[in-house]
Amino acid sequence: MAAMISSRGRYALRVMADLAAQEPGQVIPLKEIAVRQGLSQKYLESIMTTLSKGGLVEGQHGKGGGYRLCRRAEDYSLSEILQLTEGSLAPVACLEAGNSPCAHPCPTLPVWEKLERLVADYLGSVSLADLLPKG
Amino acid sequence: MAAMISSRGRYALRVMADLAAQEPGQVIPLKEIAVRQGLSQKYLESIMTTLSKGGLVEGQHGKGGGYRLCRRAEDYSLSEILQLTEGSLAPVACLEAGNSPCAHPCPTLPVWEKLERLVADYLGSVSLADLLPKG
DNA sequence: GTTTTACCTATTGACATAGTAGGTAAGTAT
DNA sequence: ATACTTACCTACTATGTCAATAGGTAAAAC
Repeated sequence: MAAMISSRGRYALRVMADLAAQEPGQVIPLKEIAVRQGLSQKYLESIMTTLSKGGLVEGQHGKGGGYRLCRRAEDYSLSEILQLTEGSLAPVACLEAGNSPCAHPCPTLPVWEKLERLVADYLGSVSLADLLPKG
Repeated sequence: MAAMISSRGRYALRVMADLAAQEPGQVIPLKEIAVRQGLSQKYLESIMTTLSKGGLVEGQHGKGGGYRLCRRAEDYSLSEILQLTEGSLAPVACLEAGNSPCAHPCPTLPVWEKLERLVADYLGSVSLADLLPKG
């Protein structure tokens, strides 16, 4: 039941896709995105902080301010967006950064490593632009 | 941070692999497995119940009893073991059985569906026998 | 009939998630 | 200058899941 990708990551993707659908370079207030996507603005704020600190979006204060992408939509992979917002895409805890590796001759380790690579490769091959309508 | 595979699933794999390493057909008391694997016997019990009800292992009561596999190790895929013990391998909540699907024109849905297939295919291609030493 | 084992029903503590609440700081418009 | 708008920051809370414990009952062997 522990879904691999939580709401946090899915929301991040939706926000990024929403930004990608706007006029390039234009800043969009979060309020507008929250309404359009039907998500809590307050909760989105914490996600935007992560995206901003991670260098994926750029925030602009004050009236007329908002957020905008830093690159073209094609140049974002879903992998990096999710990795940043989820913290890790490791399929098991023992592969997460900072966690102690499990007992040494672990017969399942190669399976998890391969699975992790598989997922990372796929999500790395899909770009934000692929999420856009008629894209 | 939400690891795809929890301890429950990883333990299940270890128990199954432990059983697969024994003489075929022989019943092994859970206590022995718990000691060998360094896991809590009580916690393993709840996992064994799932495996037993799911028809993956067979329990035998009383002295000299224990658990044994129902098939050859090659005939178990990691996918079915994990699916049973984890409840689901869906990467996102909206793909889990019984959950309401998300808003209809969801641009990310195809990504999750493909990811789910990818994971299921890989874990379906690895058998319990592949986890055994020198196998 | 005692022992050994699987099996069943709670309960608990720790932690993560999703979301809320109420602010401060920065920048724009008037 | 001041008011307003927006990003950004800190803290809190409710809920749920996970991992594990506790204490039993039922079946089978000896």
